[in-house]
Amino acid sequence: MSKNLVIVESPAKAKTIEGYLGKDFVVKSSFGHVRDLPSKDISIDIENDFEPNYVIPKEKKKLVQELKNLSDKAEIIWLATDEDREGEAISWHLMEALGLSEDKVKRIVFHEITKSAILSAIESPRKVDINLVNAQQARRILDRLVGYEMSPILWRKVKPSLSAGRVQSVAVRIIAEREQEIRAFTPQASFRLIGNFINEEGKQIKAELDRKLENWDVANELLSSTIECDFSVSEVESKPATKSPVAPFTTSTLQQEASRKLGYSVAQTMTLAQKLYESGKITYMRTDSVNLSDLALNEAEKMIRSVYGDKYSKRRKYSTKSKGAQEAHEAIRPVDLTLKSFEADDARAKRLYDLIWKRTIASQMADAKLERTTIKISGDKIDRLFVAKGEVIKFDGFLTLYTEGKDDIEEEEDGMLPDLKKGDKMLSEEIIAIERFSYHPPRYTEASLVKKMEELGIGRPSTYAPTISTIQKRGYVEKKSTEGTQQGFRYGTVINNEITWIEKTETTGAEKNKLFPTDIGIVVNDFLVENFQRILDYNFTAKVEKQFDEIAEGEIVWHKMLDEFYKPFHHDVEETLENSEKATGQRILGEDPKSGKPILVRIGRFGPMVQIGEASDEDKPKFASLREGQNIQDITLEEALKLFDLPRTLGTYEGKDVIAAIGRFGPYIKVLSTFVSITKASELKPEDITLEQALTLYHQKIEADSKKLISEFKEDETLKVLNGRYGPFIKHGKNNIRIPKGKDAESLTYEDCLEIIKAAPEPKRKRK
DNA sequence: CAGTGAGCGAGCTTCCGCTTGACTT
Repeated sequence: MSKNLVIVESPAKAKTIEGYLGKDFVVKSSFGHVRDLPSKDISIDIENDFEPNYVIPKEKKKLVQELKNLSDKAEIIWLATDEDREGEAISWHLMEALGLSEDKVKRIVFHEITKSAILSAIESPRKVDINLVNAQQARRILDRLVGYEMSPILWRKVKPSLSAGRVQSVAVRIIAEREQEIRAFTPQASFRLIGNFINEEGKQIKAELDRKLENWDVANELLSSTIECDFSVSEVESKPATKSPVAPFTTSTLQQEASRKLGYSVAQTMTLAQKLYESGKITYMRTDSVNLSDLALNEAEKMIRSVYGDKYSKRRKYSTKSKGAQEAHEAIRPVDLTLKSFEADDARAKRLYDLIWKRTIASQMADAKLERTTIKISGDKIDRLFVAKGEVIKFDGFLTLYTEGKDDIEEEEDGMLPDLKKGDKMLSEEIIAIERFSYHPPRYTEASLVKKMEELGIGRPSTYAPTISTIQKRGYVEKKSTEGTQQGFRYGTVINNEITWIEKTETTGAEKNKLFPTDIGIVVNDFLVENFQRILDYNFTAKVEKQFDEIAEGEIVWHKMLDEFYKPFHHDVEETLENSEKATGQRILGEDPKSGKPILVRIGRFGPMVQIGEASDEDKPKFASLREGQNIQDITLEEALKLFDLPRTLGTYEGKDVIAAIGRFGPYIKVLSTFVSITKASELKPEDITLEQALTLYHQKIEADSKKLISEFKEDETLKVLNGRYGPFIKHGKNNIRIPKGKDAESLTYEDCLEIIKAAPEPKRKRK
């Protein structure tokens, strides 16, 4: 048995480190935290200094037992969890869960997985820092209190199963408030003037008027003034400039750049990065550090000098700009910087690697040297200048490999300008005036939301992706694309001293994969902002983080900090439960022309809906759910009334009503007890489908279903062998069972089926 | 799988941060 047991957080890390240490060391992984508060209730004794009740989760029991067996036999246990608040807590929980005595334990830390870093860590062990552990406990307990006291309020005041928390609720607020800004935005028109000029030698240049013109009258007047106007170059100015590379990737910047350049979702990027990490291609992918190890710096320098030449190399150290950074790891970089590419079946992972490789190498390259030129052209009949800006790369430096993507719609690229001299006479070939409209602030993408969250210090590298998935799963936010709208604009030209104006149209405002708040998101956000201002404050996390730091420094006691937070918070909880109205986002649209009763839209138990009449009326009110794409804020009375046209009875078939409606899975018809989807391909709509058309669909389905059945058995009517989307399978009551490879579906007997069912794993009930 | 929305009351839902698989569709 080995004398030394080393415990790290990640199994991939354990494998690497075992290679660096001798045979006297066994390296194991804790797979993250080993104890936590149970999820069933709050599990904090608030009266008793917020004493937490930690448990070992079921799925961790086996692992903890294994670690305990190993640690009992080892002489020294090296706790090598990450050097941050969570890592320190994991070490402490390990001591508690494994029953380790302090004299057997040595706490070591390293920020990079290199042999020298690990050996030097072994040389300087320390004790577990209980202050830092307490800071983590305060963080954990505060999050539990906030989440588990606020969420139940939403169940009662808005809708069951909703959730609220320090991080997710602020993320939703960001999206909801951006939408408010967009709704409040009114586009402003202005006119841009662009001239195409040519000099006597035939050199052409495109230049824009130095400011936008506020309306058509002004634009038309200036355009008219360019008729028979003499133009000449009034100024030529050239200035040298430099561009520097950006820092290597952190989790957040990797997610942003993979979204901009490769179109990956935040979750996709993380899955691919995890694969690259596990196969040893990149360093750890959940990091907030931009630091590179000395080893990596040396390797980069050597590689750049030999492949690109000495003048392309520039050794750089970057420092983090984000406030909450804990920097327990390196930046995300290739493990082997000389590995430019590799064989792999996953093209998407390869593209992500390529991005990481280029970003890392570029970060160690020289500045690009540019020359920026501005040429100004004046005219004798106008008092404004036309300006052209150009940029010439004198030395490409890091740009040879990498340019960072941009979130905003980019202005036209500045290219090279012709060699013009001051005083050159310029002939105007064409002057154009284009009407432009200012554009509302852009909606967030998943990645730009992560960027914003990082700026506010909410969330951590390991939680950005899960948080974004949570707020979508709860139905607060949805990812959508919009087609944009037709926008008319005025377009004027002066050619051959003649002015013409025409009307043109273009499509503007198309958006891809943007985050939109839902009705529920908006109602929940309004409710929380009103009742829990302090938690929803954009700076709340930053403020408590400061206090966590003070706990870590030993300046304040953790449960006193919690007490000060909890008292007023809990008061708000009680107050809200007692006094606040149910939040429904209710809006009255008008009157039902048939009954004269009020029509209103609101959030119901099952989501947004329209209601005709009040609950207190003699007849029950009528209800209808909103359809996809409709929302409480801007549905019209007409649209709301249309929702009551369905379900429709088309007629009868074999004595039963045939019904057309729209359900959870789209439009359908119901004949006898069979549901048949109305597909888009059929070009039929539930609003006007006829009985005849419906019956045709029904018979087509019966026909198709008959081909589905491979065999059935008289012994058990609930058991059938069927052809499904994924090939043949056995249907037994509600359970679907796969047919093992090598068995022929058609020749299965009843006994064969029973055997397969017996051997099949228990079906897991998925929760919604 | 294609409904629901009152009220009664049971029993359920929920947080943030560390880590990977084991699942099915």
